[in-house]
Amino acid sequence: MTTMTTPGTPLGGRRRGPSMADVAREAGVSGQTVSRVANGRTNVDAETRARVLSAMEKLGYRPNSAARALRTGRFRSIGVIMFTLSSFGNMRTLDAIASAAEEAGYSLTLIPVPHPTRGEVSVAFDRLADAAVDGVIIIIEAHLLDESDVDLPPGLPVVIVDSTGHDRFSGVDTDQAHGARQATEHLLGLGHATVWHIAGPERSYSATRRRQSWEETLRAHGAEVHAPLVGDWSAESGHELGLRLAADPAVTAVFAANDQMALGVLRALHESGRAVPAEVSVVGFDDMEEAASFWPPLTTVRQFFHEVGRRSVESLLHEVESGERREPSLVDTELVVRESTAPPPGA
Amino acid sequence: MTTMTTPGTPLGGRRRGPSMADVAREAGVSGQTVSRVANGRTNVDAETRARVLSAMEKLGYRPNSAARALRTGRFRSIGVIMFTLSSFGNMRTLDAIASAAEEAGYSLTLIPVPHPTRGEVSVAFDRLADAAVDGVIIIIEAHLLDESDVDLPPGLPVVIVDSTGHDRFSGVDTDQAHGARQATEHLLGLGHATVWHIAGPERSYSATRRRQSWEETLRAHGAEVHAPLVGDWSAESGHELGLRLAADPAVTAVFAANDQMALGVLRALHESGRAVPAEVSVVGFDDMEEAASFWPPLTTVRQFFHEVGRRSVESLLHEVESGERREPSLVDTELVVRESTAPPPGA
DNA sequence: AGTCGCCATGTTGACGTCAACATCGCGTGG
DNA sequence: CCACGCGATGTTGACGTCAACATGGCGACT
Repeated sequence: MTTMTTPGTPLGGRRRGPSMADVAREAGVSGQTVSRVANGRTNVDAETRARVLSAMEKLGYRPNSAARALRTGRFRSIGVIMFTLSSFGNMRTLDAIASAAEEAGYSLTLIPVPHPTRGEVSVAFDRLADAAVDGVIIIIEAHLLDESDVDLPPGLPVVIVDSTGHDRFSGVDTDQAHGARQATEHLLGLGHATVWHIAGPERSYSATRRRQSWEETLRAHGAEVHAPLVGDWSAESGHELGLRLAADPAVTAVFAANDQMALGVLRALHESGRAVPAEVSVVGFDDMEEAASFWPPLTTVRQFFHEVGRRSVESLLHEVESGERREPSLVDTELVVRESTAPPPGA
Repeated sequence: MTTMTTPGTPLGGRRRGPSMADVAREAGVSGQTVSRVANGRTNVDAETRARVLSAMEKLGYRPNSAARALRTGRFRSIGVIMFTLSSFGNMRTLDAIASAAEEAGYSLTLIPVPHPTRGEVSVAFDRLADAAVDGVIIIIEAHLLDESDVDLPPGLPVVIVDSTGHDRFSGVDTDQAHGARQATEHLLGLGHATVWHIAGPERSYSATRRRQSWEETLRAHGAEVHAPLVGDWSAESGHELGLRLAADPAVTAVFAANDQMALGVLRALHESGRAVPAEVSVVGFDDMEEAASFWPPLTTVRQFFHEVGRRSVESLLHEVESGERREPSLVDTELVVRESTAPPPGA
């Protein structure tokens, strides 16, 4: 395998840019003064600063982040570990993380995990060890962390999103229980005798907490509890399960653990000729963009992904910079009532 | 502003890991030999290698990527510039880029652009200049590149995704024109006299090419061309525009430039009491996960985002490693026929 | 008037790695 | 029996930056 690289130039054909020394020479000052200007130190004479700045401009100087990182031990970068085929919610969270990181002057290093298996997660952590990050935000079900004998680089700050409280790390989570209660009570309040539930996969903590809270709410109101049907978050699974529910005339209210599955339920109900919301009411979870355009527009529990992302970065950077861990924090939810819910028939 | 940092330890409380020198001492060899083992060079005695390896293990040695990057001039990282609130398609592409990059041993640095304005894009490029990447993949409408006086670091390999051919860079794109033709001809082939179009925003090249191709196809078949309605990719805009179309009894076939807008059209049609597909047929573009669960399941043009991402990384790394630019490449599309299309009423 | 202290600036060295070159030992062929 | 070559390993220095310390000048206060 031959390359076109000349021995003297390590970069495949691309020469390195000018360094501090070049700028220093151009401006007639020492390298240290250039460093001070580049880092915005105050103890530089205004006139000198201007001269350095114009020298930088002229030469097109860019600080070398590798050298800086080597010297300071800081990378000014946050690692994010998440599943590859990520859900809509994760993407929104990632989005918010990106904005918050950028605002703080950090860049983002993505460390995808192709498959949510124990081994893959370990691999991701191995990659992480050699990655240039100051801290990590993990958006992965924490049970995988428990199972895998991952050893994160010791002392690396970690924040876990949307997972169970894990005593080794600090976390940020949506108040799943509250959201599920809002959904369930909305339906009960409309007059439905009880509420059926389509849950997310068992291994998901979010799914588990939504299911538990739904069940508790039902019991608290003395409503009958039917076994939840378990889907995999996909619209397709919601459709399958929805078909079963649609076949049972007793079903008048369904709470799906996310909007995608709710969409599948809606489709199943249409196919089975059961009117929504006249005969059956449906509530989702997430409030994805499209939910307002489902047919009928979906009543759902809104999550504030942006807030989750923002707080994650805040907690992480706090730990990176001060060494202190933040308390776990809970983000609220909000019920958004649209047109997929109504009182039960005959009410 | 006091920190807890001790003068001797640059990392806020977190000590650096062991270095090559430590491993070398432990294994009783020179640092260079450790380096050779770490980089998988062959000219190391098997027994020596084993000794070094176990010393690494024992000490928990991790190569310092900053030092390596400083020395070699390579970061083994790919930068991705994209809009913050990215579309479903971009996410899928990002996903594929992540997998491909990981496979090649590169990490991903995300450089989000909060708002698609000229200024913001420039800012992103500024950030990029000091970011530690070997090349960049840009997933942004290229017209912004033309407008903004961006100066990328000279010699930085760049690949542009889903945008017009830009002579300065190589690109990877989906064959938008072919996809739009497939959609239009499908509808025409069903017997519709013509096809109405809900286009994406004017500034989007993808939207423009889909619109042009739709128009050309119509003309090629001698069908009447009605002015396209222009949306903003959102389901909400599809709904608004769909309401107008629904009010016109002459409309029997609609081609929306993406699935979200198609979803809005579906809703508008339901609200207006026009049956799909009995009275009006609808085709989308993208084939997002949920499209199969719309009501009715949406006929749409599938894009292979994974392939787009894979090829982008391939082109970029080829340029990074060899210095040669790859030819632009086009990714195919596929028509997925579901239940939202049928012959026009009375056919 | 002398001393102290502060500000702007310069000098030195080390962060961890790896390329280039140097060295050493052993086997082979003349 | 010696020259030569090759493989394994060691030594040196430089990548670009910044912290720590050094220097030098000038004003303020005793």
